[in-house]
Amino acid sequence: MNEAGKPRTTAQNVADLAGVSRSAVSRYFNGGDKVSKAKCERILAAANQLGYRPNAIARSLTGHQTDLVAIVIADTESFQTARIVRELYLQLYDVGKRALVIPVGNTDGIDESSLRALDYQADAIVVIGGSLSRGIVDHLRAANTPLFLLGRENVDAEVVGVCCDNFLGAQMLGRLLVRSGRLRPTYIGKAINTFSNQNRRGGFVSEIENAGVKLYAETSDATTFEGGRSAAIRLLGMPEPPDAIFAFNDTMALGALTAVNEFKLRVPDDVAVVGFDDIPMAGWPVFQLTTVRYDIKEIARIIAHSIVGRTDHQAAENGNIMVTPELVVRSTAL
Amino acid sequence: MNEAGKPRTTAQNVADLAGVSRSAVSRYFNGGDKVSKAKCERILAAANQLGYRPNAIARSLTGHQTDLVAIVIADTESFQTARIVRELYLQLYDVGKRALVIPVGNTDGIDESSLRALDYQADAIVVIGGSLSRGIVDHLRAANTPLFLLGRENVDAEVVGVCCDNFLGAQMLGRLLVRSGRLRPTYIGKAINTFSNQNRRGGFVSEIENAGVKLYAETSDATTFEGGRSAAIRLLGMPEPPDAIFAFNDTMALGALTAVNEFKLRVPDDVAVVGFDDIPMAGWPVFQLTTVRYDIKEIARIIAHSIVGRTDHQAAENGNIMVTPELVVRSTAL
DNA sequence: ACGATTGATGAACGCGCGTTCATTTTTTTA
DNA sequence: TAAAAAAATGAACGCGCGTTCATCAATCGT
Repeated sequence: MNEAGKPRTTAQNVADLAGVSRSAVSRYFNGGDKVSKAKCERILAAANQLGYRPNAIARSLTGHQTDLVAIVIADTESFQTARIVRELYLQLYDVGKRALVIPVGNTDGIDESSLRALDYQADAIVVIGGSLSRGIVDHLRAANTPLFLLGRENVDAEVVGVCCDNFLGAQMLGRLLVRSGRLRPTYIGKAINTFSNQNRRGGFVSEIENAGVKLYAETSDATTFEGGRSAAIRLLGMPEPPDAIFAFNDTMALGALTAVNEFKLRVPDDVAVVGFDDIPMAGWPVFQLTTVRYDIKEIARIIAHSIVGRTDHQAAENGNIMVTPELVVRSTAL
Repeated sequence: MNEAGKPRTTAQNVADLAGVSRSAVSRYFNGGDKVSKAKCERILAAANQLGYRPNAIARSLTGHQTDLVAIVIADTESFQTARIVRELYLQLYDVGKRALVIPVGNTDGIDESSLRALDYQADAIVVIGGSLSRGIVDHLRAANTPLFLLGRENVDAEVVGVCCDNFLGAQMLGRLLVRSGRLRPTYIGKAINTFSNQNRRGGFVSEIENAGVKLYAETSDATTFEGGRSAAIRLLGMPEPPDAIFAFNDTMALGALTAVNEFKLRVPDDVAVVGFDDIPMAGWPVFQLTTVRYDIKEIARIIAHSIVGRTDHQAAENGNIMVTPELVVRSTAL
């Protein structure tokens, strides 16, 4: 964009105006040590007059620290992803890092997007909702760039997996349902069987089977409101409809809840509906969705602090960070 | 992060391995002109073996193009903001730019955040939901950095304002309401009277007054679901309640809709409810909110293309970009 | 009053890259 | 086959900065 543009004001300009060496200006902006009071004032005055700001790009060239953290987003559509991204860039900002957002395009895969992050010498890379191939992980390690996989357990000793305990959360929901006497619980999953889908389904099934109840039916669909709705319609259309539906996430659960209403079935009397994530809409009066919450702000905080080396949490003990979920009982399942 | 880390592989490493000069490597990665076939192959082989990727940071130092575009987010809470941010980083990615997300912190103001964007030599800055002080605008112009104000009209010849025609959209809603015979229309606004709030209220009032109907009452609150709900409760608690509610945005409108239901009033018979933005939830069966839509993907596309110089749209004709909104009639107002 | 210690100062280097420029090699033309 | 044009090549420079290092002035101790 700097086509015919005047160059930005540089430290040399400040030095010239203040009548000192560029070295002095540089020192002034890095602690001010070894610079006499008199010079400091003249430098400050000159810098203000010229509106000088150190060039972070040039600085990072020697400093080996860009203060950039790449956020590679595989699932850009998900509402929960958007929430997490927000928490991340907020927390990163607070620890002095800047978020470089890199979506996984249709053409580029997740590996390619991660490499683009490396091009900018990101201090760390956070991948949301996806995994990297072995080769890229090696590449990142060679470049000495910490890698966080959000929503995945670590598959590699070099990467830090960060997620909530999906298995446990799903168990909580399963227990709630069987305790209230549900005998035909069903599951609505993701179309592609990701790590989180496996664990949520797994925890749910394991818990209800412990109580002697078998998964009555299951189906999968897009992780959207419409996906959840149409999946629920399939389940509710069975000769003997289910008396409980656990959807992979809240967005799908709200869609399922809508389908239940369309079938003129009472919630939770005829059929209970539960989800996962506790997105804001789940708490809205019209829905009052029973779900599982995990602290996304805490997750973002752990990652941000871990990146700057402040590991006050016992983060990455075994290379993994696991957040404990919490059951949120509302009125769609008691 | 590169504490005890091996340095990343550089063009010099590739050159050494391939037995050519570093200049040749550089040329190879920039078009491959002026490099013989034989050398090309050896360079490619060496680069692959070492996993070399050009350092975008160093490249930008001379090239005067970082390919970074800063997105300064003033209102991080808004759902619509999150949607716009998503469209932006997607469109930016497609034109070869990377999104540097900079929230406006509690401590730092919007000016300070914008300056941080400048530190990274961003090719352009997009500010969402806020305005910059005169001094900063001058600063940006001096640095030759294009500035887009999303959701604002341009207050300055140097900045490009990008927004939907709030006034027109609100007029559409006003017309719809008076045509259906509403006589006590009300407005729920933002607590702080921003540009968009002025125009939405203004367009609405102007249209209904043209039809001989006065604004019956108005109040304001936080631009959240709860804010909309409590604001509506105040309006509905009047001795003679309103027969129509226009909320600043959909999130508030859905809160208002909830309040109306809590008052056991019928929608739209007793009271109509309309919003603005057409967020996904507005279309959900339980709500069926009548609202106004504008194409956020188109907005993002215009900005992205404008940044790379492909101004196929008549963007920035008078320095402004205005998108035409569209009435979406559902069941909360017919 | 004089050597020794401390503090301030600016020239010089390197970060990784794109690009210019003079030099060398290859190809083309007469 | 010799001369002219074209292509290829690597050394050198600059981008803006942090940092080292040798130099020089000021303060200290005795």
